[in-house]
Amino acid sequence: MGRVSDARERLIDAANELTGKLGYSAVTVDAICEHAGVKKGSFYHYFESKAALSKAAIEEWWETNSRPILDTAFSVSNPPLERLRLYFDGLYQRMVDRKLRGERVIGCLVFSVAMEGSGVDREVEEAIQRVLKRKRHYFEVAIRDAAEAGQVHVPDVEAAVQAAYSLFEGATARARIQNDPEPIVGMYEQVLRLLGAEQPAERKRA
Amino acid sequence: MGRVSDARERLIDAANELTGKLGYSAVTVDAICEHAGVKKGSFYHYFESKAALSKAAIEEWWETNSRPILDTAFSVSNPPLERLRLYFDGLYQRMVDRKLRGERVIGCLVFSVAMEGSGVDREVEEAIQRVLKRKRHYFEVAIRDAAEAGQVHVPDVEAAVQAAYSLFEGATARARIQNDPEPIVGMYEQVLRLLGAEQPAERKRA
DNA sequence: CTTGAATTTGACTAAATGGTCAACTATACT
DNA sequence: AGTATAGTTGACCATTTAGTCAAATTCAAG
Repeated sequence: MGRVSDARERLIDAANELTGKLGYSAVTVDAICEHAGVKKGSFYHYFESKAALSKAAIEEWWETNSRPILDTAFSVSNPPLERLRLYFDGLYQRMVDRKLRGERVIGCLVFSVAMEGSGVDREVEEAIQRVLKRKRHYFEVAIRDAAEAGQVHVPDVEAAVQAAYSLFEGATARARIQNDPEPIVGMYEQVLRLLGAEQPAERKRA
Repeated sequence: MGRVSDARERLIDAANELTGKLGYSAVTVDAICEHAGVKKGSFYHYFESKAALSKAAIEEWWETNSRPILDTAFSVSNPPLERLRLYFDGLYQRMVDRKLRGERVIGCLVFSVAMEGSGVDREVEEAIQRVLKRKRHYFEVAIRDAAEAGQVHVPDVEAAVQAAYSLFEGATARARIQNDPEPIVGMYEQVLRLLGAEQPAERKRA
């Protein structure tokens, strides 16, 4: 009973949009409310604190944004290394779209917030760490699958996984900082070399 | 004439210490003053705004921290690839030291602040971009030198430089996020593979 | 068309924020 | 020793901040 409302979702969307642009600490409850077209009284009807909203926003972002994209690209239906290529391509495309639309290149929301370190509340920090671990897991599975298929030639697969993931996050972070997708281009080929995998459009070794 | 004081330096040090821990936006003028043992009136005697202090702090950090470390490791007296190894080793050592001392693993101050994006004032942002460009330049020179010495075997040296730098920043960022130097270990060997350089302690190919 | 729970509102607070200022103090230099 | 100059202080200000609340409104369901 009672009326229904999408204010909660609007608040979450606003929080993610503003946090993407400005970072966690720089975003105020007032700004979120204004952006969502919601009065502050309503904010505290839905969330007991700014931290609670942020935690919900991160979880929502994971479930409805990040996770579906990862699930699609990293589907076990795709060949292991192809999963990486699909994911990188999609990321690049989304960045280019944002740029063309005149918006800021965001990179990975949770990675950026995680970088603010002890500046974020503990509950938010925990949600972030969980999401980041889950994200890295996609890389691990794909690369391990590639290794089992004999497509990876490195002395230490685990070390290569870590490096590939670092390279990916580093390039994404740099794209955010420079507000330009450029660090993402060619990332797939670089990861292939890191994994000791065959280059696709290269002559086979004599 | 008049008296002398190191309050300015204390403020800069405090700013860098707190910003490293909490990020840019989460650090307040009051906190900086308290940490530096300086009254707010004095703060504004030395700096006309929080942004001005931050800009000065970043430049100071570059000149007295980052740059000397880079100049030492990346000295042209060292063999090109050895420069990278020295730099990574030093970074790792400093992170371990901090951890043992019970302090937070910081990563790269300016990279973290840069990640906060539009949340920082324009003058600070510009100082950051300048520093970051200079830092990347050390990588470029070292890897180009290695390429000229025939130690790099990749189709596109520039792309490899970018990837090596992304890998480095990504690993450093992850170390900060996890508050643990672990992502740094083995980074040198991974960069070598990225560059198509010979592994040091590996059997030569049959 | 009533009812009552869900939602909305705006005015409110206390604390924190960045910043100002005039008076005060110490001291390096002559 | 005298004094100009650099440095210090604490009180003060306007604004912004997160968070509160009781009253008003809406509307799904009986």
